[in-house]
Amino acid sequence: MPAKDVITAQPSAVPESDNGWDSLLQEISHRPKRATERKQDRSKRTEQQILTGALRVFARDGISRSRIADIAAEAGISASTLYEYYKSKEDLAYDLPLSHLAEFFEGYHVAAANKTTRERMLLYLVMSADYAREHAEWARLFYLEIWPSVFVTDTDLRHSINDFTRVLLFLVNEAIAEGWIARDRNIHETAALLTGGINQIIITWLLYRKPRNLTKAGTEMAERLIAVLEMEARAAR
Amino acid sequence: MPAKDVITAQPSAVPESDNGWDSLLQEISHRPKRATERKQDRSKRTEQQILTGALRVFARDGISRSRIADIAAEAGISASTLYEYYKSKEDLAYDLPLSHLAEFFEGYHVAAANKTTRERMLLYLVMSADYAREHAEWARLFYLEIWPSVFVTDTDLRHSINDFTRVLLFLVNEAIAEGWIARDRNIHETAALLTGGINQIIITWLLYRKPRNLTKAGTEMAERLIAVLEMEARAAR
DNA sequence: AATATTCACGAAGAAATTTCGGTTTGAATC
DNA sequence: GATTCAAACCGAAATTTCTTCGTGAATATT
Repeated sequence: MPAKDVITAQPSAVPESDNGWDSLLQEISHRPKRATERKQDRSKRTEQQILTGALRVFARDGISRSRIADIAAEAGISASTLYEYYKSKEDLAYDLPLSHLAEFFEGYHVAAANKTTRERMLLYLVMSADYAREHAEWARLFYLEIWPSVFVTDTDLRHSINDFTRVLLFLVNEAIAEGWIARDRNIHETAALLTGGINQIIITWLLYRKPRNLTKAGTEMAERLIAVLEMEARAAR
Repeated sequence: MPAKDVITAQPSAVPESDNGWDSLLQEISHRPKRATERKQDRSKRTEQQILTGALRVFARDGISRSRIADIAAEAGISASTLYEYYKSKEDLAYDLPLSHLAEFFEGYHVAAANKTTRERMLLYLVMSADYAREHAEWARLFYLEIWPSVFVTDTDLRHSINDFTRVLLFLVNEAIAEGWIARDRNIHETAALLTGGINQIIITWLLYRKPRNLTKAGTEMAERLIAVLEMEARAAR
């Protein structure tokens, strides 16, 4: 196992120039949310009511079983009015996760400032699990229906989903440069290991409410994942 | 980190009595497939045609977008006839994966005979990925639509899905007894790590056809996962 | 206050699922 | 091989849900 220039490694230093980090997070958390801009105040309220109602109904019944009529009722409007806002049920379902995702990335960007790469990676995984716990309805929709959907293509949403991996890939690359993740392993595989591990915990919690304490379980898994990658790197030297 | 009786560990021995292994696999691969038993030969053929047609249509359009009429046409029958076999579209969608799952478990049971626990675990992960590659339509339906579905509850299918984890848990317990997985880690967490890692690879392949060679990627990931667990165990000694 | 624009809704239309009654087909029995 | 009966099948109608459209009400603008 070759280890050419581990000499330049700086395991626990805060990246100086943040080469690309801020611009990446910037780009990701400012993806266009919605093209349409509502004119009247009433309308903005309605828009919000639709989003809230839809989230509840979708999370409860699943996208496929949810009825437009139910969502409209929940939002306190008529079914036909909903079509002034979204051109179809699917359109609504796929738009819903976006605002939350942006919020997550923004929160993460702030929380990750002035941290080492390792801390950032840990925080990313932990915050993912914790955000799912705090926004269980959203998480149910996102992790169980949207993420795996083959049909979310060429949209802002697919970009946002890919962003999740992009951040992780960035951190993996940094970690390799710093020398605490083995460079002889495929970076996508490493990212898949991290994403897979944490998502599995989240999904199991969403489906069965087990383990009870998602935050604790997520933290444990995150720490374990990173520890394991560090071991690999040490072994590869 | 305590390591009480690692003395009795037998890292690479074939389990003698197979305490529970065979009966577990036996049970899992013989879950009741269908309650209804068709009387006529013609009917059995039709049943098969429905399953084949449905798989193709579901994999292409997704459950929600698929139309009964299309499936019926694909199967060469009228839409109303389909209701003699399944009481709804959902019912059909959720019944589809069962036969394949049983087939997978049977194949695995045979392939895993006379192997060490470590080999069995590796084989399980590798075969999962490979089965998905060989049965891509089925895998698309299973991993992207059925598995994450909250609504598969209290059915044979939910049992079968849980079986996937049960096998893994069994192997993890064996490995702990043999001493090559750390006993101070939560077994469910360890299973989640394994499942999550391999599933992430499969899902990414299903969504993006990347990495190109799923068998190779699955094998690499499986080997890495197990190697990493072994490292953990060594470190815990 | 008059006017224009945005927003909301009920009713009608469209599309898909599901049920029903009657006909055809297959297999067992004589 | 004819008879009989249940199983399998289908077309048409009913039902459910999604979506469009025309019109009127609410809001903002002048």
